[in-house]
Amino acid sequence: MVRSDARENRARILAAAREAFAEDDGTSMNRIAQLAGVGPGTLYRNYPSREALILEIYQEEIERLVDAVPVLLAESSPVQALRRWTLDLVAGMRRKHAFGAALSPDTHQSIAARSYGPVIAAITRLLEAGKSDGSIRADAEPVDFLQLTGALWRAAPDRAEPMLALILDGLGSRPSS
Amino acid sequence: MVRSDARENRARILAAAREAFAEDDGTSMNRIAQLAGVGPGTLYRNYPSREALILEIYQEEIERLVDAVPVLLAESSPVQALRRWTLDLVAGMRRKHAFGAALSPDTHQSIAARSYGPVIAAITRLLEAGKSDGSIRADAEPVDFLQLTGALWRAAPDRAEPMLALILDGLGSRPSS
DNA sequence: GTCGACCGCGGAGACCTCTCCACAAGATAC
DNA sequence: GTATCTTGTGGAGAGGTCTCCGCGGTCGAC
Repeated sequence: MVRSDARENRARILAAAREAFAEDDGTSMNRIAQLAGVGPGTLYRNYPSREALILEIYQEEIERLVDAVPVLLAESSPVQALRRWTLDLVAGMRRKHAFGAALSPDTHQSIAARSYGPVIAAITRLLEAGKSDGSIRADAEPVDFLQLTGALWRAAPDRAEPMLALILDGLGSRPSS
Repeated sequence: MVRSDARENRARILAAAREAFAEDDGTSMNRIAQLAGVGPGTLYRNYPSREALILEIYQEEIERLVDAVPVLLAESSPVQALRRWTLDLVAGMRRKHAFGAALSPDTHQSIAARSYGPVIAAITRLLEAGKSDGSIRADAEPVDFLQLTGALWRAAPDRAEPMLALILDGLGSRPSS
């Protein structure tokens, strides 16, 4: 049985976090706990790390992104779709810096199943589309691609597009070594 | 005039930091200050951030890397040289995690002139070699390449090589969009 | 030597992340 | 309604980063 006050607390934390992150992307966990009127212990029991909390908050953003895939694939060639999708993802990461950080480093395997999984699935679908019409090399790996995406996000804004172009060219050519 | 005790302190800090980082890559700044027998204030006045300190420590590593460039270029084709050099860099970053972190994110422009500059110069030289014999596209940007390198470092060890291969293929192909 | 002027010191302290556990407050059984 | 069991609480605290500033040690002038 889930205790009723527990569920309530969780909701309050989420609300507080949403508000806090909206006005300052770098809010401290402390502050969120305080805003939510709970102790740090409670905050951390619900979300064992800052990333976990952030990913929960940006869940909708992720769903939006994932849902866009079929549309893009219907409208453009696989490579174009991948380009547009990736630029969208990077823009999202950039808009909310915390989101980029959470989706990038080592968060992976462990916590992020709910967000990381779908994102990888989306990339997989895009890559598959390209593989089956031959416009993307067969050995392309979704996880690698996401990792490279992290570099785009970290780079200066005006470099994201050229860097992505380079990566896409790399994905297009047949393996050389 | 530089006060004598100041210079001495700086030396002690560096020695302590080298030792501390050697035995634990994640040592706290606190601990280093303590080891060096100075207050945190002094530590931070000399090295305004953790990255600054790390870059100072791994200066030799960087020099080694930079010096290897001409040798590699003499031995192999530009693309091969670039591949070997980059794998070496990534290995270094991985060996000393802190080093990778310091060379990657936003540290750039500001602090890292002494380390960042030479690394970019090395990459520039490698890319130029490839551009002049036509094996690397003319619009390749050293800074972009270093950024992508960060992704290699963050990725799982066994993915670095395939990812690099993909990037190199991208660098080889002529711009498509 | 002696004496200011001033540079650099280092610790106190503000604020952070994250853990641990004595205790309080729901849920359940009767 | 009461007793009991269980789940979750929240704050104290360990350890971190980084800043600020009163005070003491150094250096150049004499």
